[in-house]
Formats: sequence, structure tokens, C-alpha cells
Amino acid sequence: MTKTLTRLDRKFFARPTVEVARELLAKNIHFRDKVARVVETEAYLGPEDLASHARFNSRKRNQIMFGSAGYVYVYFTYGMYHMLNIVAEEEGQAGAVLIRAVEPVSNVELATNGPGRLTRAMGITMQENGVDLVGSEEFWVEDSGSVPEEIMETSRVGIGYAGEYRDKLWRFYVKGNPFVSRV
DNA sequence: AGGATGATATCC
DNA sequence: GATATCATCCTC
Repeated sequence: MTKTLTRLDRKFFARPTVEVARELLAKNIHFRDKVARVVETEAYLGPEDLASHARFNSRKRNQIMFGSAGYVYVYFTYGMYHMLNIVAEEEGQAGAVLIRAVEPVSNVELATNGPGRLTRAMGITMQENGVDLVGSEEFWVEDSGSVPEEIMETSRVGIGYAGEYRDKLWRFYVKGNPFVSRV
């Protein structure tokens, strides 16, 4: 009997972004030889969400957010950090989930308690922008069957400019997990 | 509290 | 073309 990895399929990602963000907790991200368990996420919606990159409508950088679910959206910010996002929603509807923190499972040595840190620890760069997590040989998400202990919902980090969307409870993390980026 | 360090949005 | 801003992290 071969080992059975339950890779998340297109249907998992092609749902409302907030739902996908919550359910990505406790899933395992595989990138090449590295494996890490998601412990913190944030949902970024379409043009109406004043905190989302999609608020500028479809541009060169963010067009992936308007495309098919299950694709990787990586962007570079503050001159040093890569941010890992996974596209959600049906085709043509913008939305993506920012992975803010993961817990090392295999071959991950550096700190992973923050969006800039986890990409550095796993070696994720702009090279991965546009990769299809449903079809790639070296980048995918696995449903290990484990369930998050207790899920916390708070407002998102670093988006104080977003008006009424500042207070949306679209940040999710595993309560008490030591790898969450902050309380 | 402030600096790093580059891409992008939004002005002139 | 210039400048302000950034879904951050590190050092002081």
C-alpha cells in the first residue's frame, strides 16, 4: 500500500475566501522537501475590501487574485519580504488567503512565525508566483486529517488604513499555538 | 521608535 | 519622473 496524500483540490479553494482562510488552518503546505502546518491566515477579498490588493482592480501584480482558485500569489514588499497567498473564490471573483504563520513539520529550520519569516524559512520567492497548487509537482497543500484545536478570529494585521474593513474579523489562528505571529 | 530597501500607486 | 506608501522584520 502506497502512502496516501490527500491533496486539496480545486473545489476546496474555489469557495468564499473567508471560508477557505479558516479551513486552511492545520493543513500541511509542501514545498519541495519542506513541510509545514498552517497555524495563521488572513482573508483578503475583492475590490470592495479596502485592505486587499484587489482594491485597485486587476493590475499586473494582482491579476492572479482574479483568476482560478488554488494558484499561488507571491508578492515582494518592504524591499525584503515575500508574502505567500493562495487564490480563492470562483474564477473571475477576486480573493486570496495570506499565510501568516506555519509550524515546521519537516526540513524547516528557520523561524516561521510571521509572513515574511515563513517564506524565508521555506525558500518561497517570486519564482513561485503563479504556481498551481492543484497541479504542481513540488508545491501543494495536503489535508493531513488533523483538526485545529481551537480557532481564534481577530482583525487583520497592518491594514489600519482600510476604513470600515479594518475591523473585519478575517484573521484566523490556532489558539495557543507558539508559532502564531503575535497575540 | 526608527531603519532597511525595492516595487507600486498616485500624484504632478 | 518624483514621491509616499507598504498584508514586515530587526535593532536600538
